Amino acid sequence: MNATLTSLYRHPLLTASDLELIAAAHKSVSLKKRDFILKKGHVANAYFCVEEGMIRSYVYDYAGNDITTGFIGKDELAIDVVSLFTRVPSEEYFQALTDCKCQMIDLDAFQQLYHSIKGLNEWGRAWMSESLFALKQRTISMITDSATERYARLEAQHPQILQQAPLKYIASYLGITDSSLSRIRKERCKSL
Amino acid sequence: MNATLTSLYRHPLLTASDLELIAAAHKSVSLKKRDFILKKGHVANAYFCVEEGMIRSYVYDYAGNDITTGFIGKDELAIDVVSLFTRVPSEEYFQALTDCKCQMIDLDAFQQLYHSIKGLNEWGRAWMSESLFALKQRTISMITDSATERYARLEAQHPQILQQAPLKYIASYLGITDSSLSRIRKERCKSL
DNA sequence: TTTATTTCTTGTCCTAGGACAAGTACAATG
DNA sequence: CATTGTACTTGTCCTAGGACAAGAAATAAA
Repeated sequence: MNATLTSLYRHPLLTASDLELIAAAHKSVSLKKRDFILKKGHVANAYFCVEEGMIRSYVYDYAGNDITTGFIGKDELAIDVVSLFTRVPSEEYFQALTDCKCQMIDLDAFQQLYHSIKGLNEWGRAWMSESLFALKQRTISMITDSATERYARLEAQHPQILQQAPLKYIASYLGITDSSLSRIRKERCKSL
Repeated sequence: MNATLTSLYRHPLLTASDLELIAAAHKSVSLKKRDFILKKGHVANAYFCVEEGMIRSYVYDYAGNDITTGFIGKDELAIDVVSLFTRVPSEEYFQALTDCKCQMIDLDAFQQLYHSIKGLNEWGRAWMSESLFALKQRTISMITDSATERYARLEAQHPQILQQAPLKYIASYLGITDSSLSRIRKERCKSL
């Protein structure tokens, strides 16, 4: 049984046989570094469960700066919920930051699962509310914490990101310039 | 038929008779200014549809500062999704900013509706993905926009907030101090 | 009315982090 | 091999917005 899917779809209402159905509905896909799984302006028609590698989501701000909105690593879901389920064009780009292995499922297959597996909608609700929660935490952190604190937090909570992503993307994710991040890291070293 | 509920539960899969069932499951409640509908540490067991007035959600940061996380106005939902559906203590406070009239529904009643009305889960998914989207926009705005721009955006998009909320709450919502907000508003006036 | 309490403004001074530009160190590609 | 990027660091100088403190002005409470 696929470990990534088992981890991602872990939920009290999903049985082992549900998991098999779920796994059967996913397709294994490989992505090469820089491949896009979704671009701004297109309507999403699938989502991706990351088994290996990392995907980055980003937007351009009014001044044309590339702003990283998220990093999706192992055992996480790369998805634009709004675009996929309400069939509107995405506002974001989703691009492989490294070569990746993913389990992909398209909307049709998902809808079928959704109707045949009772617990899946509870699972979906749980997943979304966790995402909402995580995003809320991030927003609060952007307001109340200094850049140094935000960096420390990221380092503590998501060390894999620091290993896989170039600093400039991490900088924009933290809401600072890459120069500032560089200086913050220099300070961090001194204090060790 | 209650206008707030009609507006809130508007969805292609919800029929007029669904709406009647939904409305019947809600209870009308009045809140007085400063009443709490949820406090940090408590598990939510209902949510509130605002008909009149405004509710504010907030947290305290590490330094004890009161940080506004959201304003919920007319025809919007005051809810801690995570707490309500996953039965964990809330991280936030939800307090009436003004006297309010609300339609309230508790978890039990909601679950019953949820199982008896087919379209309700699609509605919920749509609602959540919209919330996720709005929050994402806010996070990006915190990163890419200046305080002045964030204020201008709030003024354009949610003028009711400016009318109903004290500036200090708006300031913390925008991620600045009330002094700064005051100065921003002064500048704004000059340029008119 | 008088006294508090909260809301908002304003002043002075200071700092985190931006803008821009130059320099180093690897990788990738012809 | 030379070359063109891409990633990262560092320097100088500058500005948005914070900290703190002291008024006004408006609400509420006594």
